[in-house]
Amino acid sequence: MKISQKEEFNKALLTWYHQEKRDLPWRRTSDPYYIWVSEVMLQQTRVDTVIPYYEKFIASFPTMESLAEAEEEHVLKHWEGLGYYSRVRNLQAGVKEVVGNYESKIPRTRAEILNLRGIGPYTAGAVLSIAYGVPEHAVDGNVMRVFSRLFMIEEDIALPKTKKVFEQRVMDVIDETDPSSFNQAIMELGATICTPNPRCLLCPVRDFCTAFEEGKQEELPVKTKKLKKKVMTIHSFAISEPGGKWLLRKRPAQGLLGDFWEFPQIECNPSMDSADALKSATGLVIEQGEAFAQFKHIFSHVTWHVEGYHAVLKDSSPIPEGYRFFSDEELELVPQSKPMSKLLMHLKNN
DNA sequence: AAGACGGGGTG
DNA sequence: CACCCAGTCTT
Repeated sequence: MKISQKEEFNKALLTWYHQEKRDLPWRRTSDPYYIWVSEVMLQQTRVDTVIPYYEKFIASFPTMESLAEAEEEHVLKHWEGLGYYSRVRNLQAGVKEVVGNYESKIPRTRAEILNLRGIGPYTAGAVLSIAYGVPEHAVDGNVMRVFSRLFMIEEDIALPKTKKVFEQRVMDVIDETDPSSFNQAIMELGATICTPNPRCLLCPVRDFCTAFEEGKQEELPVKTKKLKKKVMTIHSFAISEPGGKWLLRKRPAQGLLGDFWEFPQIECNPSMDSADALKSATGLVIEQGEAFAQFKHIFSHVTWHVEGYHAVLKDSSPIPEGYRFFSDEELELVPQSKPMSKLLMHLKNN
């Protein structure tokens, strides 16, 4: 989208929002304290989960004074099951600051409100814009997803510094006449339409979306995956031909063990018979499989539990593209993974 | 910049 | 089961 289209964009966005927005409890109030409570509850938590908690919390602590004076244990009880319990401890601490230092008036500037416990860049912007109508950015994961597509921003949203790019872009586009609706509309869009798997045909602003124009909406946002430890169970099939040759396949050039040769293998699905799984994954049809080896192999970020099966290929089985037979001599000449050579060693020794 | 913090929904 | 999600604080 071009910045010059700002006015048409905001008209389309806000019209859609006013028509389609969900009726949520915190959208029926303009009390800054209630907005604050809702925004804290909504951090990392779904709307449907929050609603009953919000109702009960507001009923029990209807004013900032009542929350400030309450026992922490009592407050915590109202958060039970919501998770991230430091949120509510920080909320109460922040409310105490407002009651004690700001005459129970939540500050109206980003710099001041950011000093409050539990209020970070997102919540600051959300409260300022929604409760006070101040044109401030409120950038969360949804906003980054939506804007990355609208403007084809391809920077990695997993990097903290990238958020500044989005905050600046929001400030360029935000509707100064109704910042509250603008911020909520972007988040509503991200929650209902511009989801990870976007439903572009329903989108009120797809005509402004650069990613949609170029068919790249599925590729955005760019987010490097955290390398979490992964554990997989792999079934490898040592399939031999009557002549004594082994059936191997080459791994993809890219990624782990690129271009290495290995036994046909599948990620083990416990609910499925191994031979059936092999057939559906590779097309190979085997007569039978007999377990002959089992070991663990650890790569940098993934642990394989390898189970080897000695199997006989059915006469009628197809040999898929990328598979070929190797004699023992030929095998010496091609690269193979550690799990592969371990299995081979096992076979030779037995 | 990376890790901790909870729980629930989803493919 | 891995991954995602309306973030903030600590290290």
